[in-house]
Amino acid sequence: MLQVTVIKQKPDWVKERLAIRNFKNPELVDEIIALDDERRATQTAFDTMQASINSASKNIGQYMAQGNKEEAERLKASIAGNKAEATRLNEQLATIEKNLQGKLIMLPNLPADRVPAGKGAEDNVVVREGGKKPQLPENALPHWELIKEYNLVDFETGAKITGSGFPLYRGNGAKLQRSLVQYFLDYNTSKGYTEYLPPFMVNEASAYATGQLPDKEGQMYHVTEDNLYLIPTAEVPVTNIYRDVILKENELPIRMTAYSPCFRREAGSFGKDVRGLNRVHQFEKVEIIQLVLPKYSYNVLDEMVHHVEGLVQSLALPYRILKLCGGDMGFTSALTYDFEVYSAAQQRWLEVSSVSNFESYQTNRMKCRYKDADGKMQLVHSLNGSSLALPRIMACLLENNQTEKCIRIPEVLQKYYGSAMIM
RNA sequence: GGAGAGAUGCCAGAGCGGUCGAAUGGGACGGUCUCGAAAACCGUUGUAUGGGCAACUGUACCGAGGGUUCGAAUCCCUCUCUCUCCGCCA
Repeated sequence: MLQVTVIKQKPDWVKERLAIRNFKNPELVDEIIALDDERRATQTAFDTMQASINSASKNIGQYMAQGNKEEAERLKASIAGNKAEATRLNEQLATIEKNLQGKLIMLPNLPADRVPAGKGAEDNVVVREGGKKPQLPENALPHWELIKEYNLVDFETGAKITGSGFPLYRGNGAKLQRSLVQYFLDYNTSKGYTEYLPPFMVNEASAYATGQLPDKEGQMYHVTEDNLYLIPTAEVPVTNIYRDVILKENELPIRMTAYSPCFRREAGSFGKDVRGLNRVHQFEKVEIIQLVLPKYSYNVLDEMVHHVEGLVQSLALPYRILKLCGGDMGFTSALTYDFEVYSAAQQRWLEVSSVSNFESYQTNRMKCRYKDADGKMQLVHSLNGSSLALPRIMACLLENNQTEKCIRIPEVLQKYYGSAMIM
């Protein structure tokens, strides 16, 4: 979340930035400032009261030690009123703080300077395109047909076992998934990311720290019996490794990668946009996460974009990179680049990665800090990106590489898949 | 799931109603010494928040939340987690 000091120093600028992402209650900013003033005043009053009680208690102790009972009793009686007042002030303080916290977490991150204003996907800016769109024959099939033809994914049985949107990969389809996961992880670790295999459920504190709560409450699967959430991305457990951690400056940057299944309720979507593997409730993804010094975070963001770009290029897929406009960015992000690959048979772009700089938004919630050269506590910056989300990559690979009698496997993947084609 | 033990600072580990933000040891950092290093010795080694330009100072924090008390790391209750044993189990 945003730091109160920043909000208080530049309230107009904060509102201006929030407007870039179409935030609809800028009055929250003023409410937060007022509440913080109230908090300070109450804190001061409480501290004073408590100090008087503490010093009286000390004196009572001394009187007791001296055997001066009457004086001790007299003092006790004299601070009874202070005690009641201190209790009242303390409760008031707790209420104010809770209130303040509640409002603070409703503020999204501020878009970076270079974020274009805009309402939705149509206002995103194409940064660059790469790769070559294939010329497919007239009778080219969309991936949901190819999947049937080559017996790679069985949606019906997945629906029988669990429900719609839970694909059952089988045979070469399952193997292709495994090859992709392994290739992606190898690619990431070869560039200095440390591999993790995190828990696939997280507690409330973790979901809150990375910003899924309270913003995306209904989009996560919630295991109510144990009050745990199925992760929507490995970002959540992996970033939380560093919750409540104070780092040394020389421990940064921290570079992590993890494979995980991702669970998303995505209530209310249906239609042709969600056919086949385009949108599902459970999918596989490999994620990269970095914790870095603030002064480097935008360089690191560029580096991560290039990292993901290299991965997409290695798969020989046509792609484009978008800079998201304010209205389309995630709640916690300051700047996001999306990667889309071109699915030739569907003739549409599919999002396969989202690379974001969260600046100190997540780390402020998480309390992940480092000590700078002057010994002052500073918030670390966090970033993450998909490298990559599997189902749409698979959809694109199948569609773009189909031939009359087989589906060709990209060269980099062949040693993982163990063959040059799916027959 | 059953029985027991525990949770204290970067780590280990004392403290079991007042003078404890917390002994002691280790580590880390700075210094003296040295050509340099080791050893030895000296010093430093919280977090949050309030007030103050600052020096400094108030308050809170000994797993979390409640309670008893003038006063709680210390006593009571609830929860969470860890460890040991048993059961179950990939």
